[in-house]
Amino acid sequence: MNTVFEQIFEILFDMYGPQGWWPLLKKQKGEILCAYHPGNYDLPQKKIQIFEICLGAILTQNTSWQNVIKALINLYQLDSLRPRTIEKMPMDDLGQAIRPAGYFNQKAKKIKAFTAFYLQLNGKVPTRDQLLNVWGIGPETADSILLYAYKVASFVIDAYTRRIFVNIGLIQDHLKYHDIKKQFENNLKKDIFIYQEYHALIVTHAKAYYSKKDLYAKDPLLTSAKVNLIK
DNA sequence: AACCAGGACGTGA
DNA sequence: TCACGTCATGGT
Repeated sequence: MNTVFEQIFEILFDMYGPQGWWPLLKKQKGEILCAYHPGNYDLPQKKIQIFEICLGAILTQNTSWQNVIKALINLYQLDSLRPRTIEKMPMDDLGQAIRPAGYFNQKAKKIKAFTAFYLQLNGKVPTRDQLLNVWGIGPETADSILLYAYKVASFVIDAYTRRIFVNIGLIQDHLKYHDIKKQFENNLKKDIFIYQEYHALIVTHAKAYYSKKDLYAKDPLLTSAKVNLIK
């Protein structure tokens, strides 16, 4: 028997299809753009893409992805989407480059701190605790880095996840990050494909039904036969 | 013109 | 532990 969490995954996957996370910069006809890669689970390929995902995870903290893209492209244009360059980049320059992503003073510090940590890793896969000990990396950013940059099955919880699953009555509002994370992980197969797509699907679904309060009640998950059956 | 974005940290109680 | 203020740009 499938768990409710598995059933909701299938409903969302049927609704939206593969999401192709984490989006990566790519050159196309001399233009730099940021693209999803639905159905391709072999990314990131290069070490530089791992680093790019880590910076994106920091830059997108409480910030729309469109603003993050501008910051990433700025860094790329400056040939600064690389750890060695960022390491010796003046804080002011770094801050100006990532300015469109907001909180640019804090995020410049966070990126500096992460870059030092990343270089010291020397290519090894970081543990979750190691990531959490880096200034500026909290639980969601750590899990995003693990799941999308390093393909470690660590489920990502964000504000959307809480909003959706409280609304459909599957989690209580007072639960903290770790508790919600365990709810998902205890009810899902430990599978990179599922973890990656599930979080991405949650974000896509939330953008459609949870941007404004008056939309919450129109979430199709509320009227889904399968969900109501289990509840 | 408020309100919110794929959060995290510092502070005081 | 926990609620609350702060950080900041850009789109709706």
